[in-house]
Amino acid sequence: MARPNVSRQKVLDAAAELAAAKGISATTVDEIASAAGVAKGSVYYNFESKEAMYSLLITDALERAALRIRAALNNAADGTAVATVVRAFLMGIDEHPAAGKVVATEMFRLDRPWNESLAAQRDVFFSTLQDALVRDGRESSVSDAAAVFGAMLMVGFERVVFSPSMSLERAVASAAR
Amino acid sequence: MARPNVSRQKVLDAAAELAAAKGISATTVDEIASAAGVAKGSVYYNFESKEAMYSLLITDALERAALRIRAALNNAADGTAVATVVRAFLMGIDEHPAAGKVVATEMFRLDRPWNESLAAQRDVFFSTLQDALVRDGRESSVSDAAAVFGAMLMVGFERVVFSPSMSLERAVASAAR
DNA sequence: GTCTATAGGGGGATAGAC
DNA sequence: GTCTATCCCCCTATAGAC
Repeated sequence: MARPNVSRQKVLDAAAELAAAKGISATTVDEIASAAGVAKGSVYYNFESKEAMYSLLITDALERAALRIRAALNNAADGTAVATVVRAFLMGIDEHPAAGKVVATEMFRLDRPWNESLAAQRDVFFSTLQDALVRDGRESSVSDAAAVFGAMLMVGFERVVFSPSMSLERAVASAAR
Repeated sequence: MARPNVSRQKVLDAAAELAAAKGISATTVDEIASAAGVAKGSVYYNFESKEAMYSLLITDALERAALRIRAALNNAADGTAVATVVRAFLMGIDEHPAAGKVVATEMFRLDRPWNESLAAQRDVFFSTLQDALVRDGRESSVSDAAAVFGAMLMVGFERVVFSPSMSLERAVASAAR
């Protein structure tokens, strides 16, 4: 990307922000265009369809999160694997909370166009968490991985949406325990 | 309710099931009517609007969950308050998983008609959890309550959607720890 | 109470000038 | 690349027969 398309990025940001507040289906392309400060035609110049746009948003967010977590885990000291994963995840939410919210709300849905890649990423997340639990010598069944995943998701949003004064380390401590 | 309206209940069930899979906005009244086996006119005979119907669904589900949890907590033995809350919550999801999924996905949204009552119920849940944490002699900051809430939500859905063989007590143990 | 038919509006998407 | 104008479908909601 030598010269990144600025309109395209403005559209993606507006789309993420709106969908985080109202959901994807309730967000219209007119709203996205207006919030991004471009005409609707420009949205369709940059993206094939609304659906393709949100598919991209979701898979990109998941991929970035997975990369970030894997990198952090490689350098984790003994006994801190889970905390390291949680910290990396929370930092990702800090960086792009809207995208995180969109992904989180789509997480439970089954009948969606982008569901396949989402389910695959969900599995990656869970097995990464199970690995981390094993490395820390903790219980590591599916339900334990699910518990940590849910905890870090909810703590992350509580922090971003309702309690911005909560420190990162306080959040990590609560979610990783 | 001497003679409960059967059509009305069929409509509500279908509406919950469809919205759990696709989200509320993506679910059409035509689909709801068809899945319930009634005409669209009958949907509007029983409910003022689609929005009113889902508002009812959500507030009812939250109220039932709150009642169930408060009752369970009253009878909890020392040191088992958190596990008791989690167990009551998971049993509620077992009973009506679709309604639980609808509520969970709406939990993060800010721009929705039913948001006010949802936010109020969210606060009730959090303070109930904080009480339980205190009673068990555990850390009880907002982030700790959020962690337990997220854990029980995610474990509940993991169990209902992907791992039905997971026992209730295994789920409770993972989410309450 | 339940149906069919239809009104009315808003949504995604495209065409074509600049 | 960005805009305006427009198409056309589908969605919510209503009217009115039975």
